[in-house]
Amino acid sequence: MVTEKMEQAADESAGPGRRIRADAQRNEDAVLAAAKEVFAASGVDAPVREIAARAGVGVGTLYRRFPNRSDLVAAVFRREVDACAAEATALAAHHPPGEALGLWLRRYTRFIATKKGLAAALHSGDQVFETLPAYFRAKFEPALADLLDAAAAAGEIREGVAPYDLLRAVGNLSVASGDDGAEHTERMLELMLDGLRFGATKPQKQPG
Amino acid sequence: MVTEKMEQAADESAGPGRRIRADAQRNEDAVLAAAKEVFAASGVDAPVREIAARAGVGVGTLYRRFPNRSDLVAAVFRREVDACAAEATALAAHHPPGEALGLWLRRYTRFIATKKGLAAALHSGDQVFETLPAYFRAKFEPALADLLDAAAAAGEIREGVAPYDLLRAVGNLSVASGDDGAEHTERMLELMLDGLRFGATKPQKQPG
DNA sequence: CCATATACGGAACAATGTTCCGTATAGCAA
DNA sequence: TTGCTATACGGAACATTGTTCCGTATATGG
Repeated sequence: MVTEKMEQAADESAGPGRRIRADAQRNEDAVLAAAKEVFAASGVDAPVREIAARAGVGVGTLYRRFPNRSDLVAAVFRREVDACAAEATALAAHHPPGEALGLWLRRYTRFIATKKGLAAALHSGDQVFETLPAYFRAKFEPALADLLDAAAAAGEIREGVAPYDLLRAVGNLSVASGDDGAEHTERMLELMLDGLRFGATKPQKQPG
Repeated sequence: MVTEKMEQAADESAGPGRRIRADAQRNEDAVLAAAKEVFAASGVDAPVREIAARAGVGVGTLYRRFPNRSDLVAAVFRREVDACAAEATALAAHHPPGEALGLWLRRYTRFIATKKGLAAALHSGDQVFETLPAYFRAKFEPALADLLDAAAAAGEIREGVAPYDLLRAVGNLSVASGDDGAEHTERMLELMLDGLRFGATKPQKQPG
């Protein structure tokens, strides 16, 4: 149908196919990487200036790509969701089903741990955030469903576990563990995994 | 035990019994009243300056009594909770049990309607807000329990309704109704009241 | 190598929470 | 009533943060 150049657009809604300048692309990546780190360290309320400084750009550059700070927060969130969801298939390809499930859930708790302050932002009423929960679910639910199905088919865990329930439960586990709660989260996650193994069709070693 | 003047303190933790100056008390009341109005109109994120202006005082005066804006938000909240809870007993004294229940729940929806933005603030991590949910429950649950018990004892509603469940349910009804949703809330509340009446020991007129 | 569309940096602006301090006054005693 | 002083007042000033602007720099196509 459409004939001419649509090569790199993919994001700019109305522009012709003009390719983005190389330095601009580098800066966008640097900003996203810096924001990811700063958000993880200080929560999503961290000042824009701090992110720009860490990325080595001026605030003007940052605002050129992300017209509001909420756009930046949302972009980082989506990018991290994508990365985490993508790891599900990668893990499934390189590990036995039960192990892949455990590894991914641990990865998922690390994802949640970097979301300090995001829960509050979600309820802030900002339009930009409205779509994030749906995005979260759309990416994670199928990813986890595949892992669960594979593990259940291999007889390593019980059948009939609802992916979204598990996402919420493990997410709450991670959030409930406070600052240095990484170990606590780990223990609770192990508990939950043992729970999944209980009722598996293939007999398991006793945990502990 | 303690012998001397404790008359008016009640709030200042370490001070001797020095009575608060009359103008200071007036200003505190004015600030609380102004804040209540402004919060109801613009949400709890309204600027401190706006509240001070409406109260007819300088920001310095406001900050003398409320060292942070969160202190002010919390104080207004508690004061409104107290007022709304107190109305439960007042209504119970002047109306038949079932009617008192309905009137109070309507009053309660109006209370909830003035809490725009508070839900987000609760999750902000501010220490001052941590105690508010417990305060809310401690005041409202017994108040509603009395109304429910009386109405059930009179056979006007069913038995066994959990007060806190109802508080949450009606609260969610009110929040879910958007800006001009007063009428919508009203209708949904009527529905819920009819639900309570269903299964009453004393036969009721059919709603409608 | 030039022309120019594109992008950059960071000063400047605006909004807002909070602090400071010179001035005013309520409450008390003589 | 008058005077004294602890208390309180008002609002300018400061600090932080989101956002805009614009003069300068540079990537890129010809």
